[in-house]
Amino acid sequence: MSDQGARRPRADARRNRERVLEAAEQIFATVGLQAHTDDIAREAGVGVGTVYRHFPTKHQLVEAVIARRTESLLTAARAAIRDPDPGEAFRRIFARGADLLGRNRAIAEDVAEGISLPALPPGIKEELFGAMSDLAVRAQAAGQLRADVCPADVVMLVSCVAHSVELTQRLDPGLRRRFLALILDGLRPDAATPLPGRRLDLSDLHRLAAHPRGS
Amino acid sequence: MSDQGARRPRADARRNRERVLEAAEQIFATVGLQAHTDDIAREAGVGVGTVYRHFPTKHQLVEAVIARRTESLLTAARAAIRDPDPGEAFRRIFARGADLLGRNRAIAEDVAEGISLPALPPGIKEELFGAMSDLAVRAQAAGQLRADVCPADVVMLVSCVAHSVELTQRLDPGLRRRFLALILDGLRPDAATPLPGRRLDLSDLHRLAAHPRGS
DNA sequence: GTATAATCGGAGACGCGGCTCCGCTTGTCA
DNA sequence: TGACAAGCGGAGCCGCGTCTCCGATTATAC
Repeated sequence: MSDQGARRPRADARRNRERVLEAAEQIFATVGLQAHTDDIAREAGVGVGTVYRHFPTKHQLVEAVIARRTESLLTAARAAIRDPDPGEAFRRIFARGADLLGRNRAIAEDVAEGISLPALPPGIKEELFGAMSDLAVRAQAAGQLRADVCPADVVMLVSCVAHSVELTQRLDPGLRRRFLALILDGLRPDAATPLPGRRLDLSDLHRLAAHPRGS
Repeated sequence: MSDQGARRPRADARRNRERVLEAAEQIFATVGLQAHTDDIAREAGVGVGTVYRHFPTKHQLVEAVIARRTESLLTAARAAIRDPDPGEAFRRIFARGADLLGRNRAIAEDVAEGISLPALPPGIKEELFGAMSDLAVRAQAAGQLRADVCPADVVMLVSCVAHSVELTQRLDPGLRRRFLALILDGLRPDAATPLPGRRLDLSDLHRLAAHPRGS
C-alpha cells in the first residue's frame, strides 16, 4: 500500500508478451481471424494460460495485433493529405490500404466484416475514416475523383477491395492490382455515368458501426 | 424385394419437407448462413429430427435452398445470350445477380465466401460461370466491355459485389445500385487504363474452387 | 377397423473452441 | 543465497450448435 499501483512486469513476462504478439501477428495473417488460441500459444512457445493472462480475451489480442499494423497506414494517410497531387495521393493510400489488407488476412476479414471494423479501437477507426474522407474530398476538388461519390462510398469500397483481396490472394497475389485498377477506373471523373441513389456521410457509417449485425 | 426400391413418400412427409425448405429459405435469407437449425425447425413448425431426416446435414439444406434460387438466375443468363444488345445483356445479368444476392443473405455470404460457391452443386456452378463468361465475351466483341478484363475477373467481381451487397444492405438497400454503377463504370471500354498483371481463365478459377481455403 | 411401417419430435450425446484454475517454476530483491 | 511474489502451463470446465436415437404418433393398405 505504500508505493504506486503500477509496477514494472518481470523480464520473462515482457518477453512472453512480445512473443505472443508476434506469433499472433504471424498466425492471424496467414490463417485469419478464426485461428485458434492454442495454435498461437504453441507458435509462441508458451501455454494458453500465458496468452490469456496478457490478453484476457481473444478479441483483445486481435485488437492489439490489428492496431499495430493500422497505425502505420494512418500515419501515411495523414502525411498524404499534404501531397501536392491529391489524385495521386488518394490512389496511393487506397492502394496501400489494399496492400496492407492483402498481406494480412485477419485485417482483410475484419475490414470486410463491415465498415464497423469491430476489432479496432474506436479512436483509430474514426481517424482513419476521417483521413480517407479528407483525401477523397481533396481529390474531388482537384477534379481527380468523380464528384458524385461520397466519402461513405469510398470507405465501403475499401471494404469491398479488402474482400476481393481475400479471394485473389489465394489465387494469385498479382491479381490484386487488376482489381485495384478496375475500381480506380470506376472512380475517375471522366466519362462517369451519374450514380443513382442517395449520398451518405460518415455519420451514417458510424451509426451503422454501432449496430454491426442486427437489422 | 418384389417391387422397385423407390416408393412415394407419405403425404405428411412431403408437406413437412416443403415447409422446412420454405422456412429455411426465409431464415437463411434474413439471418444468413449461420442460422441455427433449431430456429428453422421452429419456424417450419416441426422438430429438429424432421429437418435432419429430410436433409441429413445442414450443408445439404443450404445447398437445396441455394440451388432453387440460383437456377432461375441461370435460366435468365442463358436467355440473355441471345439478346441483340450484348452490353446491355451483360449489365442486366450482372445487376440481376447482385439483386439476387441482395435479397438473400445466405447466397451473398456463400458467393462472397469464394469463387468456390461451396454450397452449390457442381453442375450449376460451372454452367453459371460459363454463362457469365459467354456474356462477357459477347459484350467485349460488341465493344461494350473493356477488352482487357477476362472472364475470371468478371466472376470475381460478382463475388466482390456480393460482398458489398452484404454490407450496404444493412445500411441502405438503395445503396446497392450506387456500387453497381461504380463497378460497371470501371468495366466500360472508353477511357480504360490498361489492367496490370496476368489474365486468368475459368480453369484457374475451377482449380481454386477445388481448394477453397487451404494455401 | 386393424395392422404395420413410415414419420415425427425433442431430449440429450458429442465435438469444438474459448477461457479458467491451481500446483509448479522462476525472476527479483535483500 | 533464501524467501516470496509474479508468472507459467496445460488439463479440463463450460456453453454452444450440430446431429442422433427411440418411444409416440399417424398415414396407408387391406
